[in-house]
Amino acid sequence: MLRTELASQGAAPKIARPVPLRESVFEALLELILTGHLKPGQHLAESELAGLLGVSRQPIREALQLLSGEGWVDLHPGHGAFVHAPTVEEADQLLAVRTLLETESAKLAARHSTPDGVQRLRALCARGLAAVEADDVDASVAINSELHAAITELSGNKVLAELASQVSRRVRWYHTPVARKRGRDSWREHTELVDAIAAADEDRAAEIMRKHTEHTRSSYLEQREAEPIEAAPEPTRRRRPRSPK
Amino acid sequence: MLRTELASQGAAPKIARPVPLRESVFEALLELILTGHLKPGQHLAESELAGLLGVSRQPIREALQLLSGEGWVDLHPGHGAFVHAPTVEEADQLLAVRTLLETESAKLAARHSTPDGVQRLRALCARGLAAVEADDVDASVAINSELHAAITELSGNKVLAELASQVSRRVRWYHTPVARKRGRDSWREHTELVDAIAAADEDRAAEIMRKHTEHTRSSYLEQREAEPIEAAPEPTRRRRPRSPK
DNA sequence: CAACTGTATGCTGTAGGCGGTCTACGAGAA
DNA sequence: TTCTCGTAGACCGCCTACAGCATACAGTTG
Repeated sequence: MLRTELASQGAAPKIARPVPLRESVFEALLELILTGHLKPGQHLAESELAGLLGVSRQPIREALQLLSGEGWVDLHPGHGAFVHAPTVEEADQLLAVRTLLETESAKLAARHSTPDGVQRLRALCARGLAAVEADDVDASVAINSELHAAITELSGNKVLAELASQVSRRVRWYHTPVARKRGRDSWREHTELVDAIAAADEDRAAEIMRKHTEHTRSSYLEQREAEPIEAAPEPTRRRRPRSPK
Repeated sequence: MLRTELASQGAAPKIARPVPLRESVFEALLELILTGHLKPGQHLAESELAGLLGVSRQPIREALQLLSGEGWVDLHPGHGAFVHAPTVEEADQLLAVRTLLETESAKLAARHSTPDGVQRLRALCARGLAAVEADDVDASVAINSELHAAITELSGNKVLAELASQVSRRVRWYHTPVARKRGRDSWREHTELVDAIAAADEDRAAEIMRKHTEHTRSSYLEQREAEPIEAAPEPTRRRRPRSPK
């Protein structure tokens, strides 16, 4: 059925292909990782994926490189690709970096806030609250990402926004269970944050964002202790080199 | 002659190739960009580079993707690769992000400083000062990178270290002229910074690093106003799509 | 003279194939 | 029984080839 999915996109291959195949493959593989069909530590054989998605190995290779660049898979030259298996320590550090970037973004967003921008943020808050009320966790997580992205954009620093977005995407991997637990609190904090940005209060915006992300972080760590991410079954066909360097 | 360079690496292709060709290509291309042989905005035709380096298009493509991931080239699907042309604004934002990451690194390095780590930093400072005394700008810049990398590593946060290193590498592109101007001052600040880290004085270390990187930033901006980076001559064979999106 | 259209060329994106290395596994020796 | 070695299979990295789109240019028309 995955084959079908991509094949349908390729159903009109001779007419026009505005989007390179590698990006479709990228998203398809990312989806498989996020949904857990491809488990952390698992070896990803190019031929296998190529057959699964109904394309040749070339787009698979390129998509794997893109995934590697964003930290989703590890490339071991001569040994192929493996789904990245984040340790608790690494997740913790990632969340710490996220706090740093998002806090700075919030500060700058408050400094450069515009009525138009604030209105967009408020709209996202409303949608997020609605999603929480409806117990739609997936939507809540998605809108959460949108809101944070909007704030980083509002900061006016594109480099910062891009970096924060990248880090946030990785965080999203293990974000869902946390959202389930503290969805309502999280969105209340979001609302306060937007108020601070609207008031152009840099320090308060930064402080709220710092507490907000730190809160998420500790929640995540508790969660993680309770339910470690399931790893790939041992019989991974190809072993990683002993020195993962 | 470039062909020779890579060909020599491939001179023993049948025995063992511990390092994939794409990484050699990556470094070769990066060198060409840094030295200005490939100018900002220039279109990079795969076949051309393949011929130049004496390899096929495949490793070239993969190297270009790696370069794209680190912000050295822009990939426009269907239109090929272009050497990234940083605007003054973007460079400014990049340097601001660098300040943020490096400041946090310095703070954490002070918090987690070890005698062993401090000793490494001092050794680098000594080498840096020696390079400045000898008017060896290139060495000074290189050792500067090493020092900053060592500090980020000492922070204990690998994610932060990786991000900071990536940002710093990009900064290095336009760093050299600055180093020429304020080499001595820069290394004096480094020494103070290491002292603060050795004393485990988080706040002081952070403050020194902040000032240090801000200083570099303003120096760079002055420099840039005076000598804009030379761009590719207009007759770039292939135009970028109008909406660079 | 300007704008448009048809044609030619170059380049990208993808497929398929080859050589070499790594892993796994079974047979033989200590 | 355990360790070593040889063999077979699988997979990766790279090369070559092809199809389709984008661009540039020349000819044509208003």
